[in-house]
Parts: sequence; C-alpha cells; structure tokens
Amino acid sequence: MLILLFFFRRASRLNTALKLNQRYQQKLRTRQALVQAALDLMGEDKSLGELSLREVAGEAGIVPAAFYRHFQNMEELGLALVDDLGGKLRTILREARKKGAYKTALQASMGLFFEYVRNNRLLFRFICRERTGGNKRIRQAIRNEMAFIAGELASDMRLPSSIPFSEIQFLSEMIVTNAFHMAAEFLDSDLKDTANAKRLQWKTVKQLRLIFKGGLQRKKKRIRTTKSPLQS
Amino acid sequence: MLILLFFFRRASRLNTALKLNQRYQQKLRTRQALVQAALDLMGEDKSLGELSLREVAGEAGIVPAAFYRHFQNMEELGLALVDDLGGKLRTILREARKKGAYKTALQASMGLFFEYVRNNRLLFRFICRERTGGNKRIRQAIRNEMAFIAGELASDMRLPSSIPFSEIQFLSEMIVTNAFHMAAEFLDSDLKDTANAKRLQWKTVKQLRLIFKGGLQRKKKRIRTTKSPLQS
DNA sequence: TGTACATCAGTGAACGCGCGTTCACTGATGTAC
DNA sequence: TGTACATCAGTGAACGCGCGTTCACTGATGTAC
Repeated sequence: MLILLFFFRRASRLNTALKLNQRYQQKLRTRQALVQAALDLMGEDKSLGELSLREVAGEAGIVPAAFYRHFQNMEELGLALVDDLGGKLRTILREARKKGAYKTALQASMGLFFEYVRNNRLLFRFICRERTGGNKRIRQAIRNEMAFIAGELASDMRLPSSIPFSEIQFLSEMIVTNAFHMAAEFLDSDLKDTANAKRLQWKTVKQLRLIFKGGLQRKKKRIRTTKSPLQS
Repeated sequence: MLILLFFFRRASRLNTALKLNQRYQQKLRTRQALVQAALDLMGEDKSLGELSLREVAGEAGIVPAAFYRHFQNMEELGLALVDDLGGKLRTILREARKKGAYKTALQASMGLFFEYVRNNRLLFRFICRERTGGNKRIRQAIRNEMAFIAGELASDMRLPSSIPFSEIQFLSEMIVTNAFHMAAEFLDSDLKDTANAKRLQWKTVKQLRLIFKGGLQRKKKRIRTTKSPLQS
C-alpha cells in the first residue's frame, strides 16, 4: 500500500516530464478539436484563408481568445493541419502497401487509392485545394509532404535495377501528381454518379499505365519516328 | 455640311444598336478596371474568396455601391475573370501555334510556353490557384477552359493517323494538366533562380516526352515485361 | 500527508475596423420630337 | 435645331455585423515542501 502510494507520488512527479498529466491531455484534445473544426468548416468549397478564427474557435467549443493558447494565428493552424493530414496520408499509403497494393495489379491499387480518397474526402479536398490555393508557406508544406510520399513510393516500387533511382523518383513524382490531380477531379464530381467515378478511375489507371510504359521504355531503347514531329 | 450633320444625327440614333456611345464605352472601361483590380489585388497569394468587394472597388477607383452596376457579387466578377483570361490564354496559345511552336521541337515549344507563363504571371497564378481553389462554379469554369485548350491542342497535333482521336484527346489532356502543374511550380519558385527555372523547364520537357512515348507506343504494340509487376 | 502557492487553459467584455448592402441622390449622356 | 425629358454610372451616407486582438479574470490542475 505504501509502495503503491509512493509509486503514484513518483508518477505524479514525473508528470511534467512525461507530459501525461490531465491538463496536457485536455490541451491536446482542444487543439485537435480546433484542427478538426477547421477541416469541417472548410468543407467542400472554402479555403483556409476564408476561415475566421472566431468560427473555428466557436465550432471547437472555445471562446475566440482561447484560440491563442494553441496557435498564434490561422496560418499556424493551417500548418498543423498539413502536418496532421500528411501523417495520416502516409499511414494510409503505408497501410495500402501492407495490403500489398503495389504488388497487385495497378488497377487494384487505384481501386484502393480511390476508396481512401472517398473515405477521407475532406482531407484530400484540403490538400488538393491548398496545394495551389492560398498562402505560400502552406503550399510549400504540402509540396514537402507530397515529395515525401513520392519518395516513399519510389523506394517501394521494385522496378528493373537497370533503371537509375533518379529516374524512379521522376516517375514517382509524375504518378503522385497525376493521381492527386485525378483525385481532385473525382472529389469534384457528383458523389452519386458512380458511372463517372468509374470513368475517372479508369482514366487514372490509363494515365499511370502510360507513365510506366513511357518511363520503362525510355531506358530500353530510344524510339525514333519520322511520322510525328512532336517528340523533340 | 448638312449631310455631315445628318450623318452624325443618324449615327447618334444608331448609338444604342451599335453600342458605341460614350456611356457604354465608359462602363466597359470601368468593368475592365474592376477585373484588372481583382487580378492585381490577388497577386501571388490571395484567393478570389479572400478579396473584398470594397477593396476591389477602391482599387478600380469607384465607390463600393457602384460595383453593383457591373456585377451582382464577387463570384460573378470571378467568372468574368475566368472568361477574360480564358480568351487571352487561347489567344496566346494560338499565337504560339502561328509561330510554329508545335511544329518545332518539343523543347522549343516549352521554352515559348514558359516565356508566356512568365509574362502573364498573375493570369497563370490565378488559373492555377482557382482551378482547385475556392468556389465550385469557378472551378467548373476553369475546367471548361482547360478542356477547350486541350481540345484545340488535340486538333492541332498531327499524330500518326493510326491513333484514334479519343486517344489524342486523352494525351492532350495529360499534356495540358502536366504543363499547367509545372507552370504552377515554376511560378512558385524564386523568380531570380534561373537555374531552378531551367531545371523545371527541362523536367517538363522530360514529362511530355514520356507522355508522347507512352502514348504512341501503346498503339504500336503492347509490351509485356515480366520484370515489373507494376503494369497491370 | 496536507497545506500554501504557481501554473495556465479557458472566460467574457471591450475595442476599433472593414465588411456587404441599401438608399435617395446627382449630373453627364442619350433620346424624342 | 434646340428643348424637355429619360436613362443610368457613379456618389456618399448610413446600417448592422462579424472580425482579430487585448485584457484582467477564474478556477481547476499541478508542484513544493
């Protein structure tokens, strides 16, 4: 009993160091509520720059002034959003990899990808919107996240070893860019129009297949055609 | 003299029909000032949704209430912007075509394209930003403009006749998408970092070359490789 | 242990400000005869 | 022609509102001893 009490007191003393105390937990929860509130309020159409501090605080259930206990301004909250969602995105893709998505057919991988996009609609809308949308720091942060994802994809693809890594990185970037572009198109289309969804998914598969073909072929031999003047 | 007077009176009577009267001209000028003011005020970082009616009116040199003589709200002004700039964009690309850009090497074409992007920085920033940025109607309008451009490109490319038009359209879309994406990256990079500009331009050329290769090859024969499981 | 003190997330009121929108108006331009 | 009237782009004042930010505060949680 004495030992137990001693243990609790010890634990209590370690609170600060371990950051396990009640106050800290509550702060984290509120912070998360702010981030989620921002994501919800942006919804389909609103950009981060159009959100007001007051509405975010209100949605999160705190008074406007309390916002400053968590972020200096909305830009800081935006960067936190990118960070949070970047992490989530990478988890999603890592999970997909575990399921062996990259090892199965391209078409199946894209099926999984579109399913994730559908299930994390607001997340992907945010990323697609702010990637070119507003603030420069946010754009840069998103660019970094996407570069990271492309990097992971590059390491993960097992392409013929004859292809240099820089080339694989180049292909990964194109794949990520085009996949996200198609995800944006998909999210903009009517949710219930499954025919259109299928069409967009198929188009994506076709695009990526083309990228692989163009990319892999380039390392085998250079084709020359006199018919088309379009290849420099 | 009498005849001249008669002519003037006659012309005056036709004013309404011909819409050449002074008042109409002035209105057009003010409208254009509003559109230009919006473009200038958005600059590098601000989205259309972040602009206030008051600041646009102020920059254009009219009182806020006068804004309503031209547009019902900021969204309408945005659509006018897309329309105006869409027209300008098509003119630019048509001009490039006249210069024979598509008939020369891909690399030279892209050199021209990037020059245009540089010279119409605000225009391209606006298009790239709002393409995924804010309001759904604006996004749709921009998507239409880009589809139109892709269509023009598709008609203009003289690829081997063995390739069906739908396939050419598919390639055009990919080209436009990727070119605009790279334009956005280019506009986000340091203006004075010419080395980086060159790098991005070269990367774009590489991307488009890959698309052509992948696209043209696909119609010749299907390659099968057992080395990579990535092509479905 | 328990008491006295420190910390700090969240409060609530207040501020000055720019916002979108309305309204009756002005006066230059256009029209009818 | 010129006069009398119509049109309408732009004015200027006013409105109620939500904004970001500040401030002294409260009271639950944490710490020292």
